[in-house]
Amino acid sequence: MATKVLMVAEKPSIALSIATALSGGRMSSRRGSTEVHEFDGTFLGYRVQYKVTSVIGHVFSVDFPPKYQDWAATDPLTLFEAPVVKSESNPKAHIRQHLNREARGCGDLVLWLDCDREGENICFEVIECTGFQANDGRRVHRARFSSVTEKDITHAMKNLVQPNKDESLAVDARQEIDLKVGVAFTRFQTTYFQGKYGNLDSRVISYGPCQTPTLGFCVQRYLQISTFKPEKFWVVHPYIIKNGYELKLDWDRNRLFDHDVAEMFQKLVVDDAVLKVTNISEKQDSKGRPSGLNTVNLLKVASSALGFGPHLAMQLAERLYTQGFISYPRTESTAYPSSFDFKGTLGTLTSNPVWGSYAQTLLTNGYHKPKSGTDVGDHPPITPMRSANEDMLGGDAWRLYQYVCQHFLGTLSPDCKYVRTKIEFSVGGEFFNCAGQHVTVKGFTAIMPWLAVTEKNLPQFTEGEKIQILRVELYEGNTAPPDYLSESELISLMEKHGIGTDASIPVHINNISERNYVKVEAGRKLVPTVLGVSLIRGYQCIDPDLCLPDIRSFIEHQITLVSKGQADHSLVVHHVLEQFRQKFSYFTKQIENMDALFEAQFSPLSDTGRALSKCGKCLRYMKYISMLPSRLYCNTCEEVYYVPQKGTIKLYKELTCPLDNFELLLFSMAGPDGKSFPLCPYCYNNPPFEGIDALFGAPKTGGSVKLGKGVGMPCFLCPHPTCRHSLISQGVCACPECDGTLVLDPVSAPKWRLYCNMCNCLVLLPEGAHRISTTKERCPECDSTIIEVDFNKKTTPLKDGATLHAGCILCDELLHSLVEMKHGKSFFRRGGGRGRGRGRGRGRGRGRGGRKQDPKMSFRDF
DNA sequence: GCAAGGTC
Repeated sequence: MATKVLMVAEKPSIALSIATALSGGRMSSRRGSTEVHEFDGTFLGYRVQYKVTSVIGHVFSVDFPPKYQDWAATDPLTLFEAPVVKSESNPKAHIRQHLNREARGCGDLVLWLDCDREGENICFEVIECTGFQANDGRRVHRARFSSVTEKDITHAMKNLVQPNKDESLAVDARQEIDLKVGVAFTRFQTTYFQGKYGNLDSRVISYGPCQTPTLGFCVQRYLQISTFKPEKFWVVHPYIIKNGYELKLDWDRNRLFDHDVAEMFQKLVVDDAVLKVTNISEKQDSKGRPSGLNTVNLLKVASSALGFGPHLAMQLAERLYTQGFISYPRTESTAYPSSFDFKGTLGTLTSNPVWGSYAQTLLTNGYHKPKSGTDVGDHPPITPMRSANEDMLGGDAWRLYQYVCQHFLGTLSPDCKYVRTKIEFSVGGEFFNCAGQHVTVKGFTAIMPWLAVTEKNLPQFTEGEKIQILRVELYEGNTAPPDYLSESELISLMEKHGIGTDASIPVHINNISERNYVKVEAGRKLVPTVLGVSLIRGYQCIDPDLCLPDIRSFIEHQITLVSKGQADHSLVVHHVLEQFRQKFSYFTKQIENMDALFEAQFSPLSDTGRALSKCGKCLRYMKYISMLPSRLYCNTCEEVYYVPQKGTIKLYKELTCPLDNFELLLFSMAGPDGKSFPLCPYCYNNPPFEGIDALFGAPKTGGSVKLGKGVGMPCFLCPHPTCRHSLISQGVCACPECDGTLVLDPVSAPKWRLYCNMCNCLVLLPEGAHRISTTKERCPECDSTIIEVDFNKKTTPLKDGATLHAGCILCDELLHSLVEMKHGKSFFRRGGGRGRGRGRGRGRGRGRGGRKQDPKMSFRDF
């Protein structure tokens, strides 16, 4: 029996290319979570059956365990030491199951993930899914390839290696560091500032080692502009007439900042009045053709020339790629692989109505060898793959495609050559010049006309020639601040400082814009908002490291030690996190310095919103802040209560929550037929039971509780009718022990229990209980309220039907009657407290302590 | 609700 070999690529398209190359196109394909291609061949000298499939990027992503997901109950400082768990990034795709299934019966696994750190990490994700790591005789191989060409693929197959665990561990390290640092700072800032201000205009005040330095660049430029003080300067410009043309000459001193001195020079020139040509020089110059197009350059041109933001540009590029018009759009490389088929690609472009003839000329007259560029070994530069016209692609995609084609043709065209002429003059002891340029070879600028060298012709001069000056201008100008940072400049800065990757740069820029830290204005300039500026200025005065680009390079540098096997993964993670933990601790201690900036810009919650409902603690009205995130604020207790987002909220029948006396609210989801649900603002933020999200209004005493499908009120969190939370019944009883209010805890259904809001006791109801209610009777022994329990006729054999059993849980005598009838033991059992005190007024994000170390120290290498 | 990185 032929053994089976499973090969796994990073994405379906690469799996297809590999299978096609190795089978010569003779394979069968079937659908799975991702497509599987099968064919027969030889592997290490044996006849085998190949199966080629793929993941879709990372299989897993890292997060905190559920225990740490509750913002209010988790001190962000503890996140630095918290465990992290990996779970499937996209559970619906069932990649893990898919790989596990396909790996069955395979003796060899060949990993065809991209050859970078992330790819190496995905290798080990795949190994885990397939269960190949065990020493069971099955072998794991790593294919190393720099392009998905037949040549590279067959070469990689003949030179299989082992996956590199160190590189993968470096990625694990980065994931854990990014998660812990980002989430800790984000939660702290968000709760702190949203608990104080009502008009921050951002649902979450996020922090991240990539997004924050990205914002830092924008704010840095903003601060340069806002602190800029214009200065006056003066320039002497003599004018002459030569061959009928008026010429303005440039001053060798460029400009002077002293008016009197500049005026003195002007006078010297005016007094002399005759210019002498001192030198004429001609220089051949050239402008180099571009090298291959990578993602970052595509994004820069898209933003600056086409007006597309990086996010849109990538969406368009993605579509062009999946439709087969261009090659893979996420690449760092600007060098074409040696095997690149230039003739073939030029050939496909010759049919194009716009640049077909240009491509044809390159084919006929011979194209130029492209500039070397850099080969990062990921994917080839972005090139056209198929000819297209505007009708096929539609406006925006067409413009992007057009650029990809023009750039490609540009890389195969000659350099642009031109001659620069410089004429130098002297007059009154001062020196002036004028320069002209004349293009001799248009080269690539013929197909990329926006890069053309502008022609500037000069009249003929001869050395030693004397010319009468027409007039001498003393130009007065003002120094001007730089403009706001353009998106294209920002991309360059991010690339230069190693912030983000070709795929994530658009995401970071999109993030700071969605969080309302910057606004994109005309010409795709990024103008920071008051919020963005306050944040960065805040970091700058507490700990500038937090918003400097070095924070990313520091992390990168540390994990590179892991990837090279020079340092232990867990020691490095611990070392880096410890430094960030100290920084976090110091930041929380110093937050008032940042807050001083916020105070000057934003309105306190007490000044925001309208009175809506009463607080259960102070019984005064709380304010409803409709701006996202919508919440209630109690001015007296200085507490914030979040409410569900994206809907309207109003008072609910002036009922109060039996647990905490907060007035109940009616939340209506957005949309014409949005459902409405009552909720208690306190319970929503402080769930009274584990696993239960909120409780609903009911009469306080004397009511009855119907179990099961009673007078159900749906849960606002999950309005689905089958949700068990929807079984929450209307009605509560008095607690037999203390006369507090008993509330039904639906989570325990079908074994219902009651919970008392006063004495924290739990009352377990007997199995089969159908309805309970309080009676007006008091227990003769202990004076507690007597509860009546109805049993469902189907589950109780009692002949008398419902309402047969009454008992006091405190009094053995009466309980006994129940015990004997049902189980021979007590139905009512006091559960006692739940161990999680119902402490009111737990502050959100306040009182976090810190250590005394100075976090402003620069990061220490491992 | 939170990071950054893959990919669709």
